[in-house]
Amino acid sequence: MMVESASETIRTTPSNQNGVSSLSSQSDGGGGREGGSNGDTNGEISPVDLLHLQQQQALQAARQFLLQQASGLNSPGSNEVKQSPVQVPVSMAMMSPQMITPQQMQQILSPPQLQALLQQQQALMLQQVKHTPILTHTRALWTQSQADKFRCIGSKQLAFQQQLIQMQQLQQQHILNLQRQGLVPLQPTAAMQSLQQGTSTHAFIHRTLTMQQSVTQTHLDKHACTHGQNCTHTQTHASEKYVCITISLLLFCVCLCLPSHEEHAGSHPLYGHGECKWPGCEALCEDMGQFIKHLNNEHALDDRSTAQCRVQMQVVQQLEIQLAKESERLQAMMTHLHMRPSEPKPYNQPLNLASSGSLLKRDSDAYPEGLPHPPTSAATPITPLRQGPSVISSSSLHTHSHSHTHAVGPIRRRNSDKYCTPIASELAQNCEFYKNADVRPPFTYASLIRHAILESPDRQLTLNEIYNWFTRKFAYFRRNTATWKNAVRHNLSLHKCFVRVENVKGAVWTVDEVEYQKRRPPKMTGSPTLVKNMISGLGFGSLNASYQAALAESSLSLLNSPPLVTPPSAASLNMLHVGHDDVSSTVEQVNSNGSCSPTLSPQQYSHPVHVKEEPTEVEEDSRPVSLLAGVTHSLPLPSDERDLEEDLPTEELE
DNA sequence: GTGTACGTAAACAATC
DNA sequence: GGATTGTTTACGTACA
Repeated sequence: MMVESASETIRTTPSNQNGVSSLSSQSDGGGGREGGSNGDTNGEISPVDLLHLQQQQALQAARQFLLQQASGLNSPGSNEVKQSPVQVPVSMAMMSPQMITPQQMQQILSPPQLQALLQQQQALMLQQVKHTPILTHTRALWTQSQADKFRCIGSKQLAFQQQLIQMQQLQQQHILNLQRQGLVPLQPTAAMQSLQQGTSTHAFIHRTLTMQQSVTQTHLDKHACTHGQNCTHTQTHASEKYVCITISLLLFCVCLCLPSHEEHAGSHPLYGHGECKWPGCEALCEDMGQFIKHLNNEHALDDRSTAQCRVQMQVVQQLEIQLAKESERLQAMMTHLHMRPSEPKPYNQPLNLASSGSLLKRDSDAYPEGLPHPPTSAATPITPLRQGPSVISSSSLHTHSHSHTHAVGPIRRRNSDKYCTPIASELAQNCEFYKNADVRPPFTYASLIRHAILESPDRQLTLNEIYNWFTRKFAYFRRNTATWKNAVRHNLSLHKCFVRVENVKGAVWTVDEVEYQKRRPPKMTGSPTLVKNMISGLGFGSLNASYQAALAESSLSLLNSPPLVTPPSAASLNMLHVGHDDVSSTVEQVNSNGSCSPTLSPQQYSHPVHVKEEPTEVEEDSRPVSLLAGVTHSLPLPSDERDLEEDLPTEELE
């Protein structure tokens, strides 16, 4: 009955201004009459019990409605429900019915939905209670004398406020009675607090409902404990009146509040920046009203929306799984690095936290001063960690060991870039990591650009393609685009190793290997003895940067020979290849690891090896990458190692 | 202390 | 006219 009154309120047109005054009188008088008559006439079932049951039925009906809507079933016996384009969020419908609270319902359901819900509920309840004289009588009272006055409410908000005031008064009075009788604690209830503090209507509804449930339960408990012993009429009447009004008010509040999405203007999770955030939609909506209309029209409950919602759920699920895994990995890494337990960062923050374009200084954030910096030699693991980027544990830490006292400014990663980390193997082994994690790759822009170009089939890329490669390969480069794109352009222009070639489809960038090798700073020349000592004395995992540089610069040709590098020791090979940010240095390992990097045969990468004394002139049509000239090597290669040499990276022949 | 490499920011012009 | 591309300069930092 109260449901009906509320639903009738919804169906009314807002033209009748009489509804304002009639509402308060109606609620007060009708509810009072209801409570009184109920308490006087019902001998077996307490009105409180009945109303409690009614409320539960209402909630159950709402839940059932949601489920039916979600499953595409029309509500039986409700033409209006069938006619109205009811849209129920699938996620809502997928929830366990027990999880749906009235607050959630009134927040999630759109006005048509709630209207249909209430009507369905009304029909259901009428069926269930039509043989109850009290309810029938009350319903008759309600429908005959007041329903017409509700049809047109001119000012819902004003009526609602009056209703609230009245409700507050009744509530306070009722609670005082209950407190005097020891039925409820003396501290103010949440509902009263919300009333007094003027909290939101939604919170009020929820709290009121909760409180009403509690009070009703208290009555029921008391009723059960006393085994039918009479309660005082005062208590009974007040409680029943309160409960009746509460239910009617609740439904009224829900009805009134639902259309007022203005309260949530701009805060709808699917609406932002003037457009619909529904996956794949991005429809422009000027305001919330238009958005709601769009939402109901375009994203109603159908197969498509359901599928999209399920997809989104799976996305969220996957992200949560990924988040858990990454978090676990981070913890393991920090544990391994003896990082303080308090250091882990919140989930929702990227690993690197710098806000501005200073990319590299984020490493210092990732490794605060509390972190014991590993020594630059023995303790630094060189082998890329399978669980994460090797650069995090080695190069960055190494760099940080020199720069951790500087709070700002980019951290140079010369060692990591050129000596410690082979970019190809690093990217190969941590391809997915860099794709998903907001971690800056520990390579210079130049090396990354070079890698991108050499990775391309034609070894030439347009600027935009380079951009795309960055964003495709690294999650880090999906933001601060202006900064790193500027850096890319800057590097392309600055370094002579990048050659701009006019192509039929525009300008493309290629790599001049000669120039690229030239730009590398002179490093210590290796010697067989040094290499031998390093291999035998230090072990693969303990090569420091200098040794790695030496290896890279001078002696990798020896180390790279098949007897020393066998497939099971691919990681060791990486270690031996340290000192390269060179794509070609470890492409074999890249491919053998089955990484996501494009498969480039060693021949592709190393074919320039054959051209040892080629002039450095850069032809217009030639690919500068094929130019490798003037490279001297301190270790003369035996003639029979030429085949081996062909498999070597270009840098290894320096 | 100096030179080099690197990253970042910015201005500017040419081109799309 | 705005966006993109390309060049150049300047500055600060890290490192050898």
